[in-house]
Amino acid sequence: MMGCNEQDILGQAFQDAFEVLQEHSSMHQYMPDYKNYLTFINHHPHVRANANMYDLPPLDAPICNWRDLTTVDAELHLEENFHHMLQNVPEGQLVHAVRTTAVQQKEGKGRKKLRLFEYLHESLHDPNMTNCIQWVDKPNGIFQFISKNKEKLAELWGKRKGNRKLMTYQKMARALRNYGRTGEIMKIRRKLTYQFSAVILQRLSPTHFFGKETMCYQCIPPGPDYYSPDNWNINYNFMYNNEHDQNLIN
DNA sequence: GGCGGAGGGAACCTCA
DNA sequence: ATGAGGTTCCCTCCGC
Repeated sequence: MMGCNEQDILGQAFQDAFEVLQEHSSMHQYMPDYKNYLTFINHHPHVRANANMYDLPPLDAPICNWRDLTTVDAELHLEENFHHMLQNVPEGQLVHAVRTTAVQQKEGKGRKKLRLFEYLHESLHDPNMTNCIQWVDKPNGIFQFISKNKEKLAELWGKRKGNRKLMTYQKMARALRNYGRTGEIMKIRRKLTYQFSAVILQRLSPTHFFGKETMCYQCIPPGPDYYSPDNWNINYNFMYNNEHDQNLIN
């Protein structure tokens, strides 16, 4: 059996995700009365039985952060109907529902704090933030701050973190430059433009929660060369060439 | 020269 | 106490 915390956290994530599903009328036929994920779990013992296969934490260990939560979520793809349902949900809504829960959980006591790249990714899926931050090349994780409102985004980030002082774009950009060292986010040679690493992008994508890609990722973690400069050069060259082409078009 | 953006060193803070 | 993940301050460089 799962630990109580796992049930609570995963249950809440499910509930939120399901509320999104309920808004999607086509989903009703599949799960008309899904009020508690435990019902689902109880009727699908094979999902629980496969916990070790995906390198899950010990069953009695509490889920402490959102990465663990996503790991547990990864089991769900075993349920084909559920998987298909989720694929029909608009990405932004699903991301928001599941992530909001994860964020709420992890911002509580004993949870990891929201990280900047998570916040940025969240903002990129928030229709209200399109005047602050936008995708440039979504499949490749390239995004850009809007010059006019970048300070507003930074300010909101600072408030979200509960900083003492006002967060500015300059300070936020400093944090982003630190991501460059870890390879989580790289600066693109273009004004106010950055790129999520493939790993981060995959981790933050909805398919990481429920898709088959999740299985591959969980079973075969990326090697150290995943972060290698060579890899970044490939990405960068791809992007840069695209950008060059784009400029030629414009 | 002014300005906005970028890059980075260093000290500091908060939290798990 | 320690390390991670920023935060804050400050300075320099660069291109427009």
